[in-house]
Amino acid sequence: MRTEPEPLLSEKPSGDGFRERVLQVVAMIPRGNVTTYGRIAEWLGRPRNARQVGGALSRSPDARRYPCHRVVDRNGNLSGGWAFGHPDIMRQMLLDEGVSFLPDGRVDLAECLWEPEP
DNA sequence: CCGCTGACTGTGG
DNA sequence: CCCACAGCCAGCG
Repeated sequence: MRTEPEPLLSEKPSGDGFRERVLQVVAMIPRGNVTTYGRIAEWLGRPRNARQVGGALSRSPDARRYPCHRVVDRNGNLSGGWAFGHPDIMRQMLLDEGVSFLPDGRVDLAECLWEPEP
């Protein structure tokens, strides 16, 4: 039998490995909680890179292996919803985990926000 | 090397 | 509260 070749698309340490670190943080988000792009960026020491966090989730082929549906914007909106086919999919995944929503459809951050600790 | 894009955010009206 | 604008900066063609 031969060994299965690793997918060429696997994550490469680019530069300081920003994208990789993003996924590492995402992996830490507890079930039933969410965090924001900005918080992840800040925790990585790059408070101005919230947008790049979104880009990392969007482009990394490995993103599918992480609970990236637990990342929302600063107001609790599911800004990445369409990456799951339809925002309802992402919302349902969160509901299944016990994440609470406000009447207006945003995640209840006061209740479910998780903040990484140094 | 250059210009455009975007799963963001803060500010101001 | 909603909207428009302007910084932000890593990827990608």
